[in-house]
Amino acid sequence: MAEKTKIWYLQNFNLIKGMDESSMDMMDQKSKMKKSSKREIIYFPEERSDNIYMLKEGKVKISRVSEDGKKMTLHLIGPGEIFGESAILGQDKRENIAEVVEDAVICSINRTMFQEMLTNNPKLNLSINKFIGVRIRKIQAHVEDLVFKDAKERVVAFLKRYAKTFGKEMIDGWMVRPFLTHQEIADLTATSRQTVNSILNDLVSNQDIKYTRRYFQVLRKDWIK
Amino acid sequence: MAEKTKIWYLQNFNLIKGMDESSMDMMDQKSKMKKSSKREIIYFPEERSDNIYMLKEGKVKISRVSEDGKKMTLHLIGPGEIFGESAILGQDKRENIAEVVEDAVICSINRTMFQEMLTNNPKLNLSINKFIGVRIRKIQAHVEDLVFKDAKERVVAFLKRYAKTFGKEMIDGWMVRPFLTHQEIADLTATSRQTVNSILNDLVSNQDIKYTRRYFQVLRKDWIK
DNA sequence: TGTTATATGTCGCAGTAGCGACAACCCTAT
DNA sequence: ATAGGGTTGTCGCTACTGCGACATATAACA
Repeated sequence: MAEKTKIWYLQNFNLIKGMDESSMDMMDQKSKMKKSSKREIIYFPEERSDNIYMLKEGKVKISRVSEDGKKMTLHLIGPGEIFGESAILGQDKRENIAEVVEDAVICSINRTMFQEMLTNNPKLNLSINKFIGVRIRKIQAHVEDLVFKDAKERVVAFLKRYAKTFGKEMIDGWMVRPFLTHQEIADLTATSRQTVNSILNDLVSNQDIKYTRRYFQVLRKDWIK
Repeated sequence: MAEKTKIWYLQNFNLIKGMDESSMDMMDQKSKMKKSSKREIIYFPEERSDNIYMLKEGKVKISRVSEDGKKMTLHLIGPGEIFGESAILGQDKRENIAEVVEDAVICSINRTMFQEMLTNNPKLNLSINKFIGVRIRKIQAHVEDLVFKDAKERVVAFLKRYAKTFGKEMIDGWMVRPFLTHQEIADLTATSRQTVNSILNDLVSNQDIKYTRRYFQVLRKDWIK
């Protein structure tokens, strides 16, 4: 891929804004860009945390499996976001699974390299801290949802976030494509497939949303606060 | 308080190990030490995140209240731990409540000051990142517990952690004092007071633990894995 | 186009745990 | 010592929701 294109991509990351030119060059030289298609696994639990990743296109799912095989999805990562940041947080081994759920373009940087850049780049450090702060707040919000909200509230809150984060805004609502399966939503909201199904259909008959396997649409702006 | 004592305290924090002498001096000069007694609030939600705190003695509870008044405790902070770290993670306002639950000695450092020290001190930065990593893993473990474990498993897991973290090891188990109220345990494990009560009494009749309002005792080493 | 796998829709049962109610108890303060 | 607030112990009801089962629909692929 042409260098020019790669740099353009890199500049889209807020993180990068704080960098000086030399780090920028280094980042450009040292990061590797790769296309990955659906279902590809970027890392597994127990694997060494050698890289930190930046997602340029597509979606990546960060999840975790319990001892008895139950699944839970922690985040859905979209374009412009970083993942695998545990590598720079003193964690030697992965605890989560990162799986591509929509064909992706991913840029990876070696942990040590990134560490070095951090050391020489106080501003980059600030940006990273901010990013980590956001990540922590998201996880805490997740805890809060699990404790305070019931199944329906959790699913609805997720759908709203999903539409706002990944959707295109339209005159009378939002449109996201493609949509997720009910099972995927269940894993994201700690509910069951059947519960998600019935909630979705409630929302449809209430004229709040509309969906097929290909798209998800929010029909009313006021539904999302 | 004598400077000597203060430094001794400060050196107990892993964080501080990575610091050079000048930062150490700065830290010593710029941090403020204060005694706080039970029920005192260190910060409220919506307050500006101006400081980062180090707990030297006592216990501090980090919690959050939902719109409809339900309480949830996020962490119990013990001696040697840092809290209020959102100040350096780009969060302007507090989202949690920090409340002293056992008479405490707390050291506070101004956010900007700390930021500056971070900038001049790559090693300190590394330590901070490690600490943040641990914090993230704890929150994620919290999520995992909520999703995968039922009420009893959550309470039991909490009690084990509580004994190991805050207790004195003994020939045949652990001893912690003082103990928490059932309501406090309920808030920590996202269960109800009554459920905690019945679980505790199950454990007592099973000879796993023993407790009064003053202490909590684990009777068998093999109970904690 | 037919075959197969995966996803969705629907029912009903059963278990977990929250919650109100109330009695008994303990600890502190005056 | 005694009153009173907070804490613990216990019961029973009820709601939420997970889960198995099975029918139907849709997509994928040969």
